[in-house]
Amino acid sequence: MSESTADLRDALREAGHRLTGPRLTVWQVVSGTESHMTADQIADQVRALDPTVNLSSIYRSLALFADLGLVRESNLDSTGASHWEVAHPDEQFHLRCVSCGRVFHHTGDLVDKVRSHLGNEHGFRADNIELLVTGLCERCAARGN
Amino acid sequence: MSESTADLRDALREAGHRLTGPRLTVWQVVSGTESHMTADQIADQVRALDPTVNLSSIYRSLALFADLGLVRESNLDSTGASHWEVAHPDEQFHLRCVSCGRVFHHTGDLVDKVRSHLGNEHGFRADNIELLVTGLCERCAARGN
DNA sequence: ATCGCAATTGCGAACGCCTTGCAATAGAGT
DNA sequence: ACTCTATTGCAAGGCGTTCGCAATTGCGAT
Repeated sequence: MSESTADLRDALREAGHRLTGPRLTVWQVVSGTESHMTADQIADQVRALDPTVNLSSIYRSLALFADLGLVRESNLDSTGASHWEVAHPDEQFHLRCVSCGRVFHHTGDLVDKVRSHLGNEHGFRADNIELLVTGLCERCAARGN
Repeated sequence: MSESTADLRDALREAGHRLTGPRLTVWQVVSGTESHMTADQIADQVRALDPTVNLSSIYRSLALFADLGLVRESNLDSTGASHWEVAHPDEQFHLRCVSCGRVFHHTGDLVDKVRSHLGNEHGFRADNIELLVTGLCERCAARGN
Protein backbone atom coordinates (compact mmCIF):
# COMPACT_ATOMS: atom_id res chain seq x y z
CA MET A 1 0.00 0.00 0.00
CA SER A 2 2.89 2.30 -0.45
CA GLU A 3 1.28 4.33 -3.17
CA SER A 4 -2.38 4.74 -3.97
CA THR A 5 -4.25 4.74 -7.24
CA ALA A 6 -4.45 8.52 -7.20
CA ASP A 7 -0.69 8.75 -6.78
CA LEU A 8 -0.23 6.52 -9.77
CA ARG A 9 -2.52 8.68 -11.85
CA ASP A 10 -0.54 11.76 -10.87
CA ALA A 11 2.81 10.16 -11.58
CA LEU A 12 1.61 9.11 -15.00
CA ARG A 13 -0.01 12.40 -15.89
CA GLU A 14 3.00 14.36 -14.79
CA ALA A 15 4.99 12.51 -17.42
CA GLY A 16 2.28 12.85 -20.05
CA HIS A 17 0.80 9.38 -19.80
CA ARG A 18 -2.69 8.07 -19.26
CA LEU A 19 -4.08 6.04 -16.46
CA THR A 20 -5.49 2.96 -18.13
CA GLY A 21 -7.11 -0.21 -16.92
CA PRO A 22 -4.11 -2.46 -17.58
CA ARG A 23 -1.70 -0.05 -15.94
CA LEU A 24 -3.86 0.23 -12.88
CA THR A 25 -4.19 -3.52 -12.51
CA VAL A 26 -0.47 -4.08 -12.94
CA TRP A 27 0.23 -1.43 -10.36
CA GLN A 28 -2.18 -2.98 -7.87
CA VAL A 29 -0.47 -6.32 -8.22
CA VAL A 30 3.09 -5.06 -8.04
CA SER A 31 2.48 -2.66 -5.18
CA GLY A 32 0.39 -5.23 -3.36
CA THR A 33 3.31 -7.41 -2.41
CA GLU A 34 6.57 -6.61 -0.73
CA SER A 35 8.60 -9.30 -2.46
CA HIS A 36 9.44 -9.48 -6.13
CA MET A 37 7.83 -11.28 -8.94
CA THR A 38 8.74 -12.32 -12.41
CA ALA A 39 6.65 -10.96 -15.24
CA ASP A 40 4.56 -14.05 -15.45
CA GLN A 41 3.89 -14.25 -11.77
CA ILE A 42 2.62 -10.73 -12.18
CA ALA A 43 0.67 -11.82 -15.22
CA ASP A 44 -1.08 -14.56 -13.27
CA GLN A 45 -2.25 -12.17 -10.63
CA VAL A 46 -3.23 -9.54 -13.14
CA ARG A 47 -5.32 -12.03 -15.06
CA ALA A 48 -7.04 -13.04 -11.86
CA LEU A 49 -8.22 -9.46 -11.51
CA ASP A 50 -8.86 -8.85 -15.20
CA PRO A 51 -8.47 -11.67 -17.69
CA THR A 52 -8.59 -9.34 -20.68
CA VAL A 53 -5.21 -7.77 -19.99
CA ASN A 54 -2.60 -8.87 -22.49
CA LEU A 55 0.90 -9.95 -21.59
CA SER A 56 2.42 -7.28 -23.84
CA SER A 57 0.63 -4.61 -21.89
CA ILE A 58 2.03 -5.97 -18.67
CA TYR A 59 5.54 -5.73 -20.06
CA ARG A 60 4.86 -2.27 -21.39
CA SER A 61 3.43 -1.13 -18.09
CA LEU A 62 6.38 -2.47 -16.15
CA ALA A 63 8.84 -0.78 -18.50
CA LEU A 64 6.98 2.48 -18.15
CA PHE A 65 6.84 2.25 -14.37
CA ALA A 66 10.55 1.57 -14.32
CA ASP A 67 11.17 4.65 -16.47
CA LEU A 68 9.14 6.72 -14.06
CA GLY A 69 11.08 5.31 -11.14
CA LEU A 70 8.05 3.64 -9.60
CA VAL A 71 9.39 0.15 -10.00
CA ARG A 72 12.74 -1.57 -10.11
CA GLU A 73 13.90 -4.34 -12.40
CA SER A 74 16.56 -6.77 -11.30
CA ASN A 75 18.18 -9.85 -12.71
CA LEU A 76 18.52 -12.09 -9.71
CA ASP A 77 19.27 -15.30 -11.50
CA SER A 78 20.34 -16.62 -14.85
CA THR A 79 16.95 -17.85 -15.96
CA GLY A 80 16.60 -14.83 -18.21
CA ALA A 81 13.53 -13.68 -16.32
CA SER A 82 13.63 -10.27 -14.70
CA HIS A 83 12.21 -9.62 -11.26
CA TRP A 84 10.12 -6.59 -10.44
CA GLU A 85 9.38 -4.75 -7.24
CA VAL A 86 8.21 -1.35 -6.12
CA ALA A 87 11.11 1.05 -5.93
CA HIS A 88 12.13 1.63 -2.35
CA PRO A 89 15.38 3.57 -2.22
CA ASP A 90 16.70 1.61 0.70
CA GLU A 91 15.77 -1.88 -0.32
CA GLN A 92 18.51 -2.66 -2.76
CA PHE A 93 19.93 -5.57 -0.91
CA HIS A 94 18.91 -9.04 -2.04
CA LEU A 95 19.60 -12.35 -0.35
CA ARG A 96 18.74 -15.35 -2.43
CA CYS A 97 18.75 -18.79 -0.85
CA VAL A 98 20.13 -21.37 -3.24
CA SER A 99 18.25 -24.11 -1.47
CA CYS A 100 14.70 -22.88 -1.06
CA GLY A 101 14.89 -20.21 -3.73
CA ARG A 102 13.38 -17.50 -1.58
CA VAL A 103 14.64 -13.97 -1.96
CA PHE A 104 14.93 -11.76 1.08
CA HIS A 105 15.20 -8.04 1.28
CA HIS A 106 17.64 -6.41 3.52
CA THR A 107 17.98 -2.77 4.44
CA GLY A 108 21.28 -1.40 5.48
CA ASP A 109 23.56 1.57 5.38
CA LEU A 110 26.02 -0.37 3.26
CA VAL A 111 24.51 0.85 0.08
CA ASP A 112 25.10 4.46 1.02
CA LYS A 113 28.61 3.70 2.15
CA VAL A 114 29.37 2.20 -1.21
CA ARG A 115 27.90 5.17 -3.00
CA SER A 116 29.98 7.77 -1.24
CA HIS A 117 33.12 5.68 -1.36
CA LEU A 118 32.87 5.36 -5.13
CA GLY A 119 32.10 9.02 -5.63
CA ASN A 120 34.85 10.35 -3.42
CA GLU A 121 37.66 8.03 -4.29
CA HIS A 122 36.95 6.82 -7.78
CA GLY A 123 34.96 9.54 -9.50
CA PHE A 124 32.17 7.13 -10.27
CA ARG A 125 28.75 8.72 -9.90
CA ALA A 126 26.67 5.81 -8.66
CA ASP A 127 23.15 5.77 -9.85
CA ASN A 128 21.80 2.40 -8.92
CA ILE A 129 23.38 -0.05 -6.56
CA GLU A 130 22.40 -3.65 -6.41
CA LEU A 131 23.86 -6.02 -3.91
CA LEU A 132 22.98 -9.61 -4.61
CA VAL A 133 24.02 -12.35 -2.24
CA THR A 134 23.38 -16.00 -2.84
CA GLY A 135 23.84 -18.59 -0.16
CA LEU A 136 21.96 -20.54 2.47
CA CYS A 137 19.28 -18.94 4.57
CA GLU A 138 19.05 -19.67 8.27
CA ARG A 139 16.23 -22.15 7.94
CA CYS A 140 17.84 -24.17 5.17
CA ALA A 141 21.19 -24.13 6.94
CA ALA A 142 19.55 -25.53 10.07
CA ARG A 143 17.96 -28.32 8.08
CA GLY A 144 21.38 -29.20 6.71
CA ASN A 145 21.17 -27.77 3.20
CA MET B 1 47.13 -16.31 -17.74
CA SER B 2 45.97 -17.11 -14.30
CA GLU B 3 45.70 -20.79 -14.91
CA SER B 4 47.50 -22.90 -17.44
CA THR B 5 46.32 -25.63 -19.73
CA ALA B 6 47.72 -28.26 -17.40
CA ASP B 7 45.81 -26.79 -14.49
CA LEU B 8 42.64 -26.95 -16.52
CA ARG B 9 43.28 -30.59 -17.34
CA ASP B 10 43.76 -31.35 -13.66
CA ALA B 11 40.68 -29.48 -12.57
CA LEU B 12 38.63 -31.36 -15.11
CA ARG B 13 40.05 -34.77 -14.38
CA GLU B 14 39.64 -34.32 -10.68
CA ALA B 15 35.94 -33.95 -11.27
CA GLY B 16 35.82 -36.83 -13.74
CA HIS B 17 35.75 -34.85 -16.94
CA ARG B 18 37.83 -34.89 -20.06
CA LEU B 19 40.05 -32.25 -21.52
CA THR B 20 38.71 -31.71 -25.01
CA GLY B 21 39.52 -29.35 -27.84
CA PRO B 22 36.47 -27.14 -27.41
CA ARG B 23 36.97 -26.88 -23.66
CA LEU B 24 40.57 -25.92 -24.06
CA THR B 25 39.81 -23.24 -26.61
CA VAL B 26 37.01 -21.77 -24.52
CA TRP B 27 39.31 -21.70 -21.53
CA GLN B 28 42.06 -19.95 -23.48
CA VAL B 29 39.64 -17.26 -24.54
CA VAL B 30 37.99 -16.72 -21.19
CA SER B 31 41.20 -16.79 -19.20
CA GLY B 32 42.93 -14.61 -21.78
CA THR B 33 41.07 -11.47 -20.88
CA GLU B 34 40.50 -9.76 -17.58
CA SER B 35 37.13 -8.29 -18.44
CA HIS B 36 33.95 -10.19 -19.04
CA MET B 37 32.34 -11.29 -22.20
CA THR B 38 28.97 -12.47 -23.30
CA ALA B 39 28.68 -15.94 -24.75
CA ASP B 40 28.80 -14.70 -28.27
CA GLN B 41 31.79 -12.48 -27.74
CA ILE B 42 33.44 -15.61 -26.47
CA ALA B 43 32.12 -17.51 -29.45
CA ASP B 44 33.68 -15.03 -31.86
CA GLN B 45 37.09 -15.44 -30.32
CA VAL B 46 36.76 -19.18 -30.04
CA ARG B 47 35.86 -19.46 -33.70
CA ALA B 48 38.87 -17.37 -34.60
CA LEU B 49 41.03 -20.03 -33.00
CA ASP B 50 39.00 -23.00 -34.14
CA PRO B 51 36.05 -22.50 -36.47
CA THR B 52 34.75 -26.02 -35.93
CA VAL B 53 33.69 -25.42 -32.35
CA ASN B 54 29.95 -25.28 -32.01
CA LEU B 55 28.06 -22.69 -29.99
CA SER B 56 26.39 -25.38 -27.89
CA SER B 57 29.75 -26.66 -26.81
CA ILE B 58 30.76 -23.20 -25.74
CA TYR B 59 27.69 -22.94 -23.56
CA ARG B 60 28.29 -26.40 -22.18
CA SER B 61 31.92 -25.64 -21.44
CA LEU B 62 31.04 -22.42 -19.67
CA ALA B 63 28.40 -24.15 -17.57
CA LEU B 64 30.87 -26.85 -16.62
CA PHE B 65 33.59 -24.37 -15.74
CA ALA B 66 31.09 -22.51 -13.58
CA ASP B 67 30.21 -25.74 -11.80
CA LEU B 68 33.86 -26.38 -11.12
CA GLY B 69 34.29 -22.86 -9.81
CA LEU B 70 36.71 -21.85 -12.55
CA VAL B 71 34.44 -19.23 -14.02
CA ARG B 72 31.72 -16.90 -12.84
CA GLU B 73 28.45 -16.04 -14.54
CA SER B 74 26.76 -12.73 -13.89
CA ASN B 75 23.74 -10.95 -15.18
CA LEU B 76 24.91 -7.40 -15.45
CA ASP B 77 22.08 -6.03 -17.51
CA SER B 78 18.57 -6.83 -18.61
CA THR B 79 19.48 -7.87 -22.14
CA GLY B 80 19.10 -11.49 -21.15
CA ALA B 81 22.72 -12.22 -22.01
CA SER B 82 24.97 -13.53 -19.25
CA HIS B 83 28.52 -12.34 -18.79
CA TRP B 84 31.42 -14.62 -18.02
CA GLU B 85 34.77 -14.11 -16.37
CA VAL B 86 37.42 -16.16 -14.64
CA ALA B 87 36.57 -16.63 -10.97
CA HIS B 88 38.72 -14.37 -8.86
CA PRO B 89 37.46 -14.40 -5.29
CA ASP B 90 38.10 -10.74 -4.80
CA GLU B 91 36.74 -9.41 -8.05
CA GLN B 92 33.06 -9.44 -7.36
CA PHE B 93 32.50 -5.75 -7.66
CA HIS B 94 31.14 -4.44 -10.94
CA LEU B 95 30.78 -0.85 -12.05
CA ARG B 96 28.79 -0.40 -15.21
CA CYS B 97 28.71 2.98 -16.92
CA VAL B 98 25.25 3.70 -18.31
CA SER B 99 26.74 6.07 -20.87
CA CYS B 100 29.63 4.24 -22.48
CA GLY B 101 28.54 0.76 -21.41
CA ARG B 102 31.92 -0.27 -20.11
CA VAL B 103 32.09 -2.51 -17.07
CA PHE B 104 34.85 -1.97 -14.53
CA HIS B 105 36.12 -4.32 -11.92
CA HIS B 106 36.77 -3.16 -8.49
CA THR B 107 38.44 -4.95 -5.63
CA GLY B 108 37.59 -4.04 -2.11
CA ASP B 109 37.17 -5.31 1.38
CA LEU B 110 33.49 -4.52 1.25
CA VAL B 111 32.60 -7.91 0.00
CA ASP B 112 34.16 -9.57 3.02
CA LYS B 113 32.51 -7.12 5.34
CA VAL B 114 29.17 -7.99 3.90
CA ARG B 115 29.85 -11.68 4.22
CA SER B 116 30.71 -11.61 7.89
CA HIS B 117 27.94 -9.17 8.71
CA LEU B 118 25.33 -11.47 7.19
CA GLY B 119 26.73 -14.56 8.85
CA ASN B 120 27.03 -13.10 12.31
CA GLU B 121 23.87 -11.10 12.53
CA HIS B 122 21.44 -12.78 10.20
CA GLY B 123 22.41 -16.42 10.01
CA PHE B 124 22.75 -16.20 6.27
CA ARG B 125 25.66 -18.24 4.99
CA ALA B 126 26.82 -16.17 2.04
CA ASP B 127 28.14 -18.12 -0.82
CA ASN B 128 28.45 -15.68 -3.65
CA ILE B 129 28.31 -11.92 -3.39
CA GLU B 130 27.76 -9.72 -6.36
CA LEU B 131 27.83 -5.98 -6.08
CA LEU B 132 26.62 -4.27 -9.19
CA VAL B 133 26.71 -0.51 -9.49
CA THR B 134 25.40 1.40 -12.45
CA GLY B 135 26.15 5.05 -12.97
CA LEU B 136 28.49 7.41 -14.75
CA CYS B 137 32.17 6.71 -14.99
CA GLU B 138 34.66 9.50 -14.49
CA ARG B 139 35.33 10.03 -18.18
CA CYS B 140 31.68 10.20 -19.18
CA ALA B 141 30.87 12.45 -16.25
CA ALA B 142 33.63 14.85 -17.34
CA ARG B 143 32.23 14.97 -20.86
CA GLY B 144 28.86 15.91 -19.44
CA ASN B 145 26.97 12.63 -19.56
C1' DA C 1 49.75 -49.27 -30.01
C1' DT C 2 45.14 -50.40 -30.21
C1' DC C 3 40.58 -51.15 -28.56
C1' DG C 4 36.27 -50.14 -26.53
C1' DC C 5 33.10 -47.47 -24.44
C1' DA C 6 31.27 -43.70 -22.09
C1' DA C 7 31.73 -38.78 -22.29
C1' DT C 8 31.41 -35.20 -25.40
C1' DT C 9 30.40 -32.90 -29.65
C1' DG C 10 27.84 -30.89 -33.65
C1' DC C 11 23.68 -30.09 -35.51
C1' DG C 12 18.97 -28.62 -35.74
C1' DA C 13 15.02 -27.90 -33.52
C1' DA C 14 12.84 -26.07 -29.75
C1' DC C 15 12.27 -23.20 -25.62
C1' DG C 16 11.45 -19.13 -22.60
C1' DC C 17 11.34 -14.41 -22.13
C1' DC C 18 10.51 -10.45 -24.14
C1' DT C 19 9.63 -6.97 -28.03
C1' DT C 20 7.39 -5.11 -32.09
C1' DG C 21 4.19 -3.74 -35.98
C1' DC C 22 -0.24 -2.75 -36.81
C1' DA C 23 -5.14 -2.19 -36.77
C1' DA C 24 -8.65 -1.57 -33.26
C1' DT C 25 -9.82 0.65 -28.85
C1' DA C 26 -10.33 3.90 -25.31
C1' DG C 27 -8.46 7.93 -22.19
C1' DA C 28 -8.97 12.78 -21.41
C1' DG C 29 -8.94 17.61 -22.80
C1' DT C 30 -12.31 20.59 -25.36
C1' DA D 1 -20.61 14.17 -26.84
C1' DC D 2 -16.46 14.58 -30.03
C1' DT D 3 -11.91 14.19 -31.54
C1' DC D 4 -7.38 13.19 -31.36
C1' DT D 5 -3.71 10.49 -29.95
C1' DA D 6 -1.89 7.27 -26.58
C1' DT D 7 -2.51 2.72 -25.60
C1' DT D 8 -4.04 -1.93 -26.22
C1' DG D 9 -4.60 -6.78 -28.05
C1' DC D 10 -2.98 -9.85 -31.11
C1' DA D 11 0.20 -12.50 -33.66
C1' DA D 12 4.58 -12.82 -35.33
C1' DG D 13 9.29 -12.38 -34.54
C1' DG D 14 13.91 -11.98 -32.10
C1' DC D 15 17.40 -13.26 -29.09
C1' DG D 16 19.95 -16.01 -25.82
C1' DT D 17 20.09 -20.44 -24.35
C1' DT D 18 19.01 -25.48 -23.93
C1' DC D 19 17.99 -30.15 -25.58
C1' DG D 20 17.74 -34.70 -28.09
C1' DC D 21 20.19 -37.56 -30.71
C1' DA D 22 23.46 -39.66 -33.81
C1' DA D 23 28.32 -39.29 -34.78
C1' DT D 24 32.77 -38.57 -32.79
C1' DT D 25 36.61 -38.60 -29.60
C1' DG D 26 39.30 -38.73 -25.25
C1' DC D 27 41.36 -41.83 -22.39
C1' DG D 28 41.80 -45.94 -19.32
C1' DA D 29 42.31 -50.71 -20.04
C1' DT D 30 44.22 -54.33 -22.77
